[in-house]
Amino acid sequence: MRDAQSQQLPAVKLLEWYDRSARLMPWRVSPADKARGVRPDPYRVWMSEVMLQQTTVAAVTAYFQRFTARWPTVADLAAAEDADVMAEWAGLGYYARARNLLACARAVVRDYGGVFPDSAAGMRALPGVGPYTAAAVAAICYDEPAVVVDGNVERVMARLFAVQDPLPGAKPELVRLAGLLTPALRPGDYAQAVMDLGATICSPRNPACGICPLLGLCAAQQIGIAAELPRKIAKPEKPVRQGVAWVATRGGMVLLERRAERGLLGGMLGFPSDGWDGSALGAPFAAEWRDLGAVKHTFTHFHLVLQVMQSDSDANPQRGEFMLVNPDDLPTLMRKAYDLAFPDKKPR
DNA sequence: TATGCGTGGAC
DNA sequence: TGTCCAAGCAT
Repeated sequence: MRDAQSQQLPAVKLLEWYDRSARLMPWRVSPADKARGVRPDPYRVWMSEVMLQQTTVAAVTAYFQRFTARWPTVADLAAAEDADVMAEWAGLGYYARARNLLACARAVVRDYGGVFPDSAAGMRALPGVGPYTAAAVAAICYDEPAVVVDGNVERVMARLFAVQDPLPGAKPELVRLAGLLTPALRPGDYAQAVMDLGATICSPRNPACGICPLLGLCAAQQIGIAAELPRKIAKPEKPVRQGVAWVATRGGMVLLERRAERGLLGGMLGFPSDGWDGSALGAPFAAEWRDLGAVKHTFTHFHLVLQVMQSDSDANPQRGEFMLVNPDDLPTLMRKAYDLAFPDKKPR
């Protein structure tokens, strides 16, 4: 087997390509600054990596700018109110990340004097930091040759070595191959190069093999199956759930409740609702509820049709609290219900 | 190892 | 319209 020892050529080609075409992102240090000895800020790199978990660069950028403007250091973030962080995260999804982000910032301040651990092993012990994020921060910030494996790396390795076994079973083999390619020099730039390649040229559909820096080295391209890899086990189809949301208005206020820390939209504000998330509590008070129609929303594992009921009664609610809310602070599902009740307000 | 957990964009 | 998919982690 040719891959019995480390392979240097792909990393060389990828770094050459990265030096030509690296994309500017607000959490990256420009090549010019790096030449002057500027190091990436672990706080910013960590935050970007958490936001980028299962989320595109396009979706993350504005959130990253707002978070770092409002909380410029890990100590600032650690001192933030939970509700402010959850509100700022609203719309980005996977809300456990926001809770872990805050828990991690507080752990860094409390246990490490406000300085992030300078190794992948140290990072890995922090809340919300898994194998990928720990390796990425260590490689980018500390030049540790950690093996960085995300969805992009899996795809690039599967194609480069024509791995035909389907995911997730093929994962250990793809990690092994990624380890063979990881260079001792510039491991952070290398990791970002592979991910940039996966996000642009070596894309899931219609990979641009003709302009790929690894053209000629790629086994899948040579046998004409690059676009078919990586193979994946078929996912079960999503069931449809139904529910009701109760939008009670009073003056400019709406009735909201803080959702449970764990589970769907955990820790976020939402309208009292039932029938779709395990709850079945009924209306927050007896009143004449107007049927505003339904909103549709799709979560990771089910479709939701949520009937929206609205009332202006001044009855005493048994759940929730009337609040003035910025609709941008609501998770998208709840924002959809809000927009049905207040069609005049501008969408974000 | 399998499942739960958001959202918006591409096709 | 529907389906797939993204720089994963916790349990």
